[in-house]
Amino acid sequence: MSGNPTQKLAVTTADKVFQQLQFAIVEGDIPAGIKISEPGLSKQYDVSRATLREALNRLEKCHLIERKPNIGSRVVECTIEGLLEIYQVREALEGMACRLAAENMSEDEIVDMKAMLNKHANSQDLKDGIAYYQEEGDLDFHYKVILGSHNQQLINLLCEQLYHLVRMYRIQFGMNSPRATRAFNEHSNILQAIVDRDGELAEILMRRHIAASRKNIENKIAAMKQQETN
Amino acid sequence: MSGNPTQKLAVTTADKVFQQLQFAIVEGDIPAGIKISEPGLSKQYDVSRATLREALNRLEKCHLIERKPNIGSRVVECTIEGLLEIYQVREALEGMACRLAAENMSEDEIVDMKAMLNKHANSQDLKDGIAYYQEEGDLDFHYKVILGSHNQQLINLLCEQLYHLVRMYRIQFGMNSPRATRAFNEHSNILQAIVDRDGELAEILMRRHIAASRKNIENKIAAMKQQETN
DNA sequence: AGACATCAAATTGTCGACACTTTTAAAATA
DNA sequence: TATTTTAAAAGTGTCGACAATTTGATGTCT
Repeated sequence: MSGNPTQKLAVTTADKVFQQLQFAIVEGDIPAGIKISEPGLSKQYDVSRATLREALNRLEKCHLIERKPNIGSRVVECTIEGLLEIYQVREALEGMACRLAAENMSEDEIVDMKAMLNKHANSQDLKDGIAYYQEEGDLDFHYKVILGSHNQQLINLLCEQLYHLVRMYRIQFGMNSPRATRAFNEHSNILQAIVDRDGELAEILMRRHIAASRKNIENKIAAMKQQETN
Repeated sequence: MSGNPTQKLAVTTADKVFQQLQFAIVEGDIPAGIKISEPGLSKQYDVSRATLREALNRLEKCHLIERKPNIGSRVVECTIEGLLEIYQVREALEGMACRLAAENMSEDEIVDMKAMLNKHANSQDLKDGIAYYQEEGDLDFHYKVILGSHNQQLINLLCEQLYHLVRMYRIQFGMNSPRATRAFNEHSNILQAIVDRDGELAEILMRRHIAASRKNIENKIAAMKQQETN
């Protein structure tokens, strides 16, 4: 279960508090939509308010909290509209990333991706239904494609800003990647386009892959709503 | 010369310092690549270091400075690679924004865009060579398309984060939009696709429009390099 | 009862000071 | 002279306290 490949190791205390808060928000230990109390949290984590505010600034950078001047901070809400917006952005950015990966990836990076997909294929044969691993495997694949774009702006936007939100939505909406084998096949086709250095096709396939994932989640949510009314 | 439509009015002093620093960096008054001295700037703007650091955090959010722990902040460098990266991100995001604008824009917003293009056409007849106005006009057009997407994530990423960098590159590389009439025609075609509610075409046209702009800049830079060697 | 004004409590914004790290410049050694 | 050591200077990270603003409660008036 390898994590975010661009995550810097925390050298300052504000870093550590940021990482702990980030985890707590993504996992829902700090509930979505709740008001954040600076005095409260600074006592809870035993740091000064200045340090806590530094951590809050980083949370704001990856859109996990929202700040209003003289009012304070709130954890973002997880709405269906918000989910749709994120997936539209992902479709655009990761599509471009995938096109650039096909153009720019080194041979070593491609070998690495092939090895990863093989590992996924095997562990998938072993235990088909373990969603947790598949979840991490899906993220690993997307991370490698993004890094393969060799575009620092894209890498920063996706890995350091957007993906915490993506994980938050997946966890809080209980989306345990219910389309494992299908996603695996789509990953394989995308990698093939990269191997062929076909940027145009790689972008199209990645966009469809993300759009399919979005529709899958939307259907699941629709089903949940249906069940609520019964 | 209307500015960034999502710029919040500065209520706190950190806001004001942030806006002044932002302007100074974009215009090059604070040179690209330079080290930022917190004690120096806090004295210069007559605020405490805490307030200045709050402003620095916002500059970092829109990628105008880069911070390293225990080292300090630097204004970003303007490199040709960086310019290419930004335009690749723009092509992806604004392409998607334009698709969504075609799908989601209200009739009022479309009327507004038509009026703006008419104004541009007239003032363009009046004085064809004034690059400054054309520059603002170009930004206005792109802003309206982005806002028309009705996607808050896209709006935030483009208007609040990326566009300061775009302006910085344009100004510091001396790109005074040398393809005024051509850009105007491309804007017209994009608007027509939006009017027709043809999201797919709108996205393609916007991507080509941005790609053309990028190539134009790359050619100009290549010409500059050519001249240097002579 | 409900709307409005007033005041106290809590919260955020800002400040100056101290601790720790990095940079520099000088001194010492080979 | 060149390299390493050492110490001082400067810079960043963190802290606690105060000022300004918002929030909540209380009391008053219609």
